[in-house]
Amino acid sequence: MENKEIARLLSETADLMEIAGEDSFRIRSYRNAASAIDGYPERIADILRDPERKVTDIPGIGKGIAGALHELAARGSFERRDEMLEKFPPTALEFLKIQGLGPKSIRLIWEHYRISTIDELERLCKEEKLRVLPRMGAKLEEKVLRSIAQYRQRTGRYLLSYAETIAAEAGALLRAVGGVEAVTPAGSLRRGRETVGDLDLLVTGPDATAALGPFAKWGKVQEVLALGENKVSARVGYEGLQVDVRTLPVDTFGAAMQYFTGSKDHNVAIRTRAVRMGFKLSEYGLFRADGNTRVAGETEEGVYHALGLPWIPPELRENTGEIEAAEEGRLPELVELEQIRGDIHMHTTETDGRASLEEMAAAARERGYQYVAITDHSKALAMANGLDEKRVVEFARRVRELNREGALGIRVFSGLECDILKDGSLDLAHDALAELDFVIGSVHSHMHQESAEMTNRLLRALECPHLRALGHPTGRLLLQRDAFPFDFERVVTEAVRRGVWLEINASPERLDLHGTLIRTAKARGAKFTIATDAHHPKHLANMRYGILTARRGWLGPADVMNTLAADAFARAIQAKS
DNA sequence: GCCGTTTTCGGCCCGACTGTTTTCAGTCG
Repeated sequence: MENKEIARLLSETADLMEIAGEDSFRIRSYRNAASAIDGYPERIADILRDPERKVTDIPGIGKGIAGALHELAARGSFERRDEMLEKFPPTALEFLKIQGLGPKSIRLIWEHYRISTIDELERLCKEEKLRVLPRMGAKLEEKVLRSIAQYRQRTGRYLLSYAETIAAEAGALLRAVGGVEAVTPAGSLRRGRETVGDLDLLVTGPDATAALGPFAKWGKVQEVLALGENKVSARVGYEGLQVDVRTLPVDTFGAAMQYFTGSKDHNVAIRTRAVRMGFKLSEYGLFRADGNTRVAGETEEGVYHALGLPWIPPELRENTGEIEAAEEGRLPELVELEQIRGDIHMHTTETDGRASLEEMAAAARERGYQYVAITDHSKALAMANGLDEKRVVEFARRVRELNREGALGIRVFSGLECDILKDGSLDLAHDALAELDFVIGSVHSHMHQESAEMTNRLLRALECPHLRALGHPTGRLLLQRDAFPFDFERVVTEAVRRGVWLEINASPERLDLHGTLIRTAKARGAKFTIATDAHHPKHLANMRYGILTARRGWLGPADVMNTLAADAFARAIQAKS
């Protein structure tokens, strides 16, 4: 069993324990253990098997959870989990995803009505049966109905990072089969969309077909939907992501890549163009409309060139002007991962990060960065042990010292992710902020404000002379929480006027701003940062998702401030209007 | 259930809002 799966089972059990109303500290222990295991560099299963090692050496894992882990390894479950599953159906966990319902309410509803599906929950609300229960009323019924509608919209899509992991695992499996040369993901994954509906893998090689059988028998496959000569379709993993594996002859690879990469809208426009030019385009190639002579198809470039266009980067293929731009030779130069010189949003154990400043700096140096900005939380995030003024001043002094000593081998900027409070003021006093090199302002609370109120709140935050960037500007959490509403263009205009940059948060759960908004902001002259918001050294690798997102927003290196070399970046953060 | 120690128990994060109450439990971040 992989660490991720173990972590999932532990945190699921914690959820059920919450519904059961168990001791909150015990529940927290399960969650802590889940998160420790999720982030652990070694396989827990290997440590359990090794008589020389003890899982209790891992912080957060004691005797109790060690027992559960051994049970898990032996039989795939553990006593407390079984006990919980006897009390509540596993579908009760789904109710936790409905905003407005917490563990207490779910327990009450379960004990009263014994319902276990979202459909039944919806019916209860419509029949006004929730309001009979203590502390529940009409407003709650309305809220739950709204949340159910939102929840339904979200199911069936997966985070880009998750799809990427599955693609990598499936790719390794397929490539191990003799006769397979290349496995290439197409579809929305290749376009870098923040969520993915299903996964298309294209397989080429002298005996690519040989890969289909082994894939269908893969341990992660839940259900084979179709297995033919050239294609296998299956639901993969616990979440049931649909994966389509297609084998292709090498000479049609380019046309197939073009076809299966999409987007649908882009393809429709490209095919229309082909027809206008006297061609016919399919996944098998570009053909002359009169005979069946093939003009292109081996490579994507060939297909685009034959249509009088330069190759169009997949991230742009949404039919939002990229074909016109290609035709007129004004496709943008897009930013690349290698151009990023530093990561400038990350947390440490001072607040809710999992590694020290030194460890984060070392990890950044290993990635080849010239600098980092350490940006822990401010005091309003009490649950994260956010920094107050005193700790901020101390931290800034410590960073100055570290840089003077040069012992870290990388330049460190002292930063802060400062909460933007309800009224738009910043969480810490100006004189403390003035000590820092780089202040990001972020909204973490009161996200349900009316649009006008939120707009004013952000505009007021921008007035702070020490604010340098807006962190995750829309507050969305992919598949979980929508962006909070505000007048984006007004805020961007003001940010540009005041020299405040907009963050492209590269965390795969956020990817905020997203492509469309980035383009809007760029058109108004905005400057951007791409940063991972890392809470663990391994999160620094998420930078690539930020790059994909920036590229979907048509950004070039000149738009992204942390493509600047260390000295230039240092000047840029000082040079605020 | 974990952890640390003034070490085998006691502490573990908490403020604000909402809707439902009429003094506060539940949810959220």
